[in-house]
Amino acid sequence: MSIYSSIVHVALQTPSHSGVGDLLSYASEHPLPPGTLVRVPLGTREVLGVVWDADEAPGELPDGATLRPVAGVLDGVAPLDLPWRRLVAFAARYYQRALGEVALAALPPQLRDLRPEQLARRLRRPVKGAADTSDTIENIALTAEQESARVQIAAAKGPFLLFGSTGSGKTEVYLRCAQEMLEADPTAQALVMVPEINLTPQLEERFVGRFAPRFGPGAVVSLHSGMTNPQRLKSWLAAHSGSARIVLGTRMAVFASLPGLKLIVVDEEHDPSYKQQEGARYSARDLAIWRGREQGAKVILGSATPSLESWYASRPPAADDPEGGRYLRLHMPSRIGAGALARVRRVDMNQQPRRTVFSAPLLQAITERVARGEQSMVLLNRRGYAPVLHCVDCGWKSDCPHCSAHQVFHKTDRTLRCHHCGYTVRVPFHCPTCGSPDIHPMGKGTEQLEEQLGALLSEVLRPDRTPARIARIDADTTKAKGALEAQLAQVHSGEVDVLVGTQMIAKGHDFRRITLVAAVQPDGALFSSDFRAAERLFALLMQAAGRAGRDAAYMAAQGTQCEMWVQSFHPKHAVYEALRTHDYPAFAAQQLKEREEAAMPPFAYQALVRADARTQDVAQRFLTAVTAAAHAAGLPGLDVVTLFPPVPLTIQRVANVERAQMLMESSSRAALQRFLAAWQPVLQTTRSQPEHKGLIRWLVDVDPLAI
DNA sequence: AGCACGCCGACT
DNA sequence: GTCGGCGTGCTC
Repeated sequence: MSIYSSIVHVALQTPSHSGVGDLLSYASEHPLPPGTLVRVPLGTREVLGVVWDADEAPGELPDGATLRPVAGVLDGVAPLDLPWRRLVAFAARYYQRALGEVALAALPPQLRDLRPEQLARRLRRPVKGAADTSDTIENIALTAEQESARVQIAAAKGPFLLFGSTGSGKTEVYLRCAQEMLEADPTAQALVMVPEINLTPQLEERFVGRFAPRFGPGAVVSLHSGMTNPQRLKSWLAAHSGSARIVLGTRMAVFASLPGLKLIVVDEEHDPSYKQQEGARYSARDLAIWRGREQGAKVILGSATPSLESWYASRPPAADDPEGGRYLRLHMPSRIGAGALARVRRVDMNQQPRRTVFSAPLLQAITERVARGEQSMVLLNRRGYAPVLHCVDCGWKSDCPHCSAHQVFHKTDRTLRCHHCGYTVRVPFHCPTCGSPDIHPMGKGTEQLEEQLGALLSEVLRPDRTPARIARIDADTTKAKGALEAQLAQVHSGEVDVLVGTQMIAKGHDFRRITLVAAVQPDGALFSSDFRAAERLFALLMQAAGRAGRDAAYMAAQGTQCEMWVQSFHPKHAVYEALRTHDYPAFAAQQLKEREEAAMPPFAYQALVRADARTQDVAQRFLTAVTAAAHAAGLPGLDVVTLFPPVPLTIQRVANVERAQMLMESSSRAALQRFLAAWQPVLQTTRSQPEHKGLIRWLVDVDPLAI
């Protein structure tokens, strides 16, 4: 008689489509409740696993095999609760990944390496938190709009789309809703997500300042990939044990274990970084909606330029649509303590001399602001000096040898760098093909804008008679840890007159003295093959415009009006028209009409299968084969799912890997899901056939952001 | 995916 | 004679 009386089915980080079942079975001395963290032997290794619901999918044991025993139980950590396991199971199913892969990716990485004794030691360590004495215990009075939003959120079930202009005080609404929720129930927890790590410190400061005095120093924790592993483990444990009342984080935080979850906030919900782009390609915003519904937590999505999906889902009932959308839309149009919305100035670049970078009126406007001691911000979504180097004599271009993309010219360190694979060479003095010295940069990047602006403003003086100062912020200048903070501080202190940068400066930062924002070359996105390009451009420009005139008192004292400049060859384009009137609803209505006519999201659901191989032919043949196999097998859902032929990706080759993809589209999300689920094993068996030997990998992207 | 085992080339 | 190249196959 064995001492192993129980069998447990355990989720492990088994490769996504390796043929190994989702759950592996082990013998255990005692029955272990679902959600228990265990260490189990796997081959020669010992790995972390989560005991899963026995009835979900009992692991099938090959004939004659015997069960190996569980190696250890992490009994210092309470089992993960059913809502968490259901969330993970749903995400795995919906995004077509292995259960164990999603489960283990949702846990802090350090949990994987710690042996039970080490973890026990970690748990015994006293939790120390600096006693924060910022005494902002008084509630700030809400405006009528904020109060109305607060009341509706308290009264209705949601989900809510908080549609508020930049500066309308959305954060204060989040704070107040969280506060009420947490005060009413001592075990309640709130999850607040932001798109980027860069934005968490300022938000954290605000939440800590507000909640540490009320709920104690350990009440607010952060969860994002910029943290060290021990920090992440600590925050995760605090959330899991319920000692943390508020979790602030990026998309990964949607998987945090929060037994008392009562409120989820997704700030800037339209932001593309909520969609994970590797591994399980989940949308943290969409999972937040699902989790809120399942776990009985209210969900607030906030944005000044909502995604068309959320906008459509929050449409109010109408005569021909008595139901309306599933979300409740709350509108906060006014800016608080901020000046009027930026006046939008469009420069028709067709009227400017060829190759103009800064049109005369824009330069004039910037010059005047420098002279008055005001700040300007110039946006260009392309880092480096020039996107490509070009030989006048033979036509050579600085193409990356490993990718179907140009190497970007970086003047600062005299390199040509591929932004896709990282391949870097020194800038040649002569054309590598014909030897001509006549090689020139083509197009503009932020480095070049900085340089040109320096030359153009060299004679311009600030009010204190010192020369104008220009700074650049992009991924290149902020690589070092703390560099971004240091650079932002320079802007805030007024040391900088003109700030040049990529979209990273358009997001969230509260620059008090910027009165002019300019997009010098935004047209690229207008005629992109990506159907969401216009939506993204509009959001970016609106967000950028929102950076200007944040401080009404300052604006009044200066007696100036803030401006958003757009230089365009298509100044009458619908995107710029809507921007001019700050009319997101009009823009959304126009876009939704187009989407409906073309049967695109949110009126249709999409998924992609991508195949990577050494040659494009192998990649495409795989996709053709799985399409044929799907039709041959008559898979369920196929009658309402359209499969499009394989095509190369826009950037066809990256790091010598050829990439192809095919699109699936359906008016029924359920049918698309049914089809994908049935297709998964077909993809797997096809891949293992000898004629598809050259295939490196395949992956499914459900609800892709770009096609 | 790891991590074994396994069977062929240039080194102490 | 060994270190190590990555091809094939398994993990309850």
